[in-house]
Amino acid sequence: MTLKELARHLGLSPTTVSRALNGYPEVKETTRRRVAEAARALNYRPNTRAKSLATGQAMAIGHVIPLSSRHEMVNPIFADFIAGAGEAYARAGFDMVLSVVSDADEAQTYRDLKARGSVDGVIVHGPRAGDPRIDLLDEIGMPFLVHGRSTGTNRPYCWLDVNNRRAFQRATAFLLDLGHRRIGLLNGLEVMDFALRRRDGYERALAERGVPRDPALIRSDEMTEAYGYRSGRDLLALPAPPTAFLVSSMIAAIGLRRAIEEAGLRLGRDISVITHDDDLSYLRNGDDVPLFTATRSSVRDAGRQAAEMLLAIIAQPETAPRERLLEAELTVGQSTGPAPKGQPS
Amino acid sequence: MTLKELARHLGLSPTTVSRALNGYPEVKETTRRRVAEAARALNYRPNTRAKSLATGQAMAIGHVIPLSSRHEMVNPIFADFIAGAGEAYARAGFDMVLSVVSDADEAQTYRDLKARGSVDGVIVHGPRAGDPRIDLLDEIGMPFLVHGRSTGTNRPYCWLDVNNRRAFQRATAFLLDLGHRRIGLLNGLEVMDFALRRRDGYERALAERGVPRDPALIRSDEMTEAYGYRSGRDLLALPAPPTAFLVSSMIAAIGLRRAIEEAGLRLGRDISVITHDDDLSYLRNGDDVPLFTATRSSVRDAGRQAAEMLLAIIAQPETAPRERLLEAELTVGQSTGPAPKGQPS
DNA sequence: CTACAAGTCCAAAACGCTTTGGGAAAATGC
DNA sequence: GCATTTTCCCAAAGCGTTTTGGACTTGTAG
Repeated sequence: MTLKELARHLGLSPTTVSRALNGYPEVKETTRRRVAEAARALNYRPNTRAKSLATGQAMAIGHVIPLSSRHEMVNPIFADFIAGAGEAYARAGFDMVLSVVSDADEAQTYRDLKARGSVDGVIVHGPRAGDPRIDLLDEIGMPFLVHGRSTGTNRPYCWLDVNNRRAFQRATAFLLDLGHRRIGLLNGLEVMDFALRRRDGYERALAERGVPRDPALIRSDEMTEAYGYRSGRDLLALPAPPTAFLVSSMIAAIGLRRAIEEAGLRLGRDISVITHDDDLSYLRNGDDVPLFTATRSSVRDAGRQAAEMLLAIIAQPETAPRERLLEAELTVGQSTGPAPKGQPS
Repeated sequence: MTLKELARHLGLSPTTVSRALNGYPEVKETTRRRVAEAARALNYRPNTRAKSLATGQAMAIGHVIPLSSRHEMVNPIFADFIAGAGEAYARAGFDMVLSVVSDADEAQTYRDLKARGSVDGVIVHGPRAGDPRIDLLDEIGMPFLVHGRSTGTNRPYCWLDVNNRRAFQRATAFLLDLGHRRIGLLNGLEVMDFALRRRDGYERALAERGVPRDPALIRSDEMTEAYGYRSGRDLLALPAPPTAFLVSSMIAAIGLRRAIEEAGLRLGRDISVITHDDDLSYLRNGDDVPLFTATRSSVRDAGRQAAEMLLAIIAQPETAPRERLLEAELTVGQSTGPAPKGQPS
């Protein structure tokens, strides 16, 4: 069912039918209704390709999701982020096109997306410090929004981020208030900007209280269950083990819990743990009482908001808001408690 | 940079340039090289929309991923499945377009995809028994491949699936061999076809040995960590608790482990657990020795193969293979052991 | 040297839509 | 009742490709 066929069916010109369906004023109300009805009855949908060829709008947003080349791993938060973004796109009549791409090919992917005109804008995932993609996208004139931020980038760009520094600063302070002095940090990969900010928050909180930073207590890697387990096991085996941990993701925290229990220690009593919680749908932090004390920020919600911002930027590049900083809430669960007495300082 | 511009730049007609780039024979080898070089130099890429309008091929595959309406949850295996599929699409020059859609709108989404011509085919996720989507897609003439199967569908369709029945039958037999007689089953949602097959495998194995099936030991729900925990806690509190569990996903198994440890029991000694393991990148089943005894089948690999099959079906509808059954391997880890003595039969 | 087949290239139509530039009919102003 | 605006519709051009149907050149056979 094409426009032309529909038009012939109605005894009208394609022009009129097109205008009727797109809400232009120069068509009589009764014909508009007649057209709308016929369109519904015949299940007519304008061909996307033809439409965007004519309008120059792709009506699609690209998500280039980087594949960690080291571990061939795709970050589990993407599913939820994309679910959120998908909602916003669906409402606006946009498609979402995904490219899963290893770091090396990423620049070329953006270039292709632009040159082939397959999307109106992209969401940049997993930004690093001084991320070259921002310059690239600016250069080729592709509208974009960064999920996260990139320190060291001087030109302005649009972003939506969680206040990672503040979140980890507060979490660290919370542990310090409970009397903990040796606090392990199981951070994400520290090429990632969010991980750098979290580490900064952690170190600031320590510095504020004059607690010395011990590099032996800091780990950084991709946030898998195995990483949480291994790091926990290693740190707990130190001569002066930490009494508390700050962890960058629920998945890693679950691995850490395994290490803690395997060491015969009790979570929340012997060892305190605060994790960042992206509020993933399949990994809710407990039912009623949160299992882990956590800095929580729904990544699904972030996806929804990011998509809405990008759509607004594409629609009205001048007036749309260009930056948004979400605060994570610190929810107290069962995984934290006062530092055990008699610890070596 | 359009074809026309490139042609003018070269002093050729658009026809010739198009033919040169697409490998048609009626163009001199030297001009072909000249064109190819200029295209590379000027970073020319054919506009996807124009191309597919002209050819009638969308050069894109749709993935409609259902959003569980009850829990607003997106299954964590999608990320890995999509990563695998994305690889195959990238190689073939196809785009991947995603629609995240709640069950109610799914039929309309497929209709739209077809009517708007935005994809050449779709992958159907999360099939149920007698899934109406199969009839629908057949009816509207959209090529598709099902990830999983749908019992009770009489017309033939293309699918790729794991042998879930066999996997769970073997796993159950394995536990029976170890002397377990009360085996809990934490299944996925039993409207899903894969869950029905797993249950069938479980029950067949019990029947083969003449072990009576106890409905009190069977749970079925969306596979979250909380579900694993809750079910484990409840079943372990029964007057005659199970000595072993069969679990439908790593995430749920992790919740179960929490319940087991909280009950003061030891995984692999007091309680045996076998889980299905989708081999998710962020949730590897241990480093060297598998943590859980598991029926493993890489969902990422399934994504790759599914995509390749669908592409083949679109390219040569007659000759392409239309069905593929993957076997899960039963890998023995630390979570299983002989049934404790002195249990009530 | 002619006739015919390859070998190369091009102009124009087509894909399905939007949009520009009218044009006829109806409504309005005086 | 006539001029002018408004209302409603249409033909045709254009978006960037591919593809059809030649046309001109060159090579080859007789």
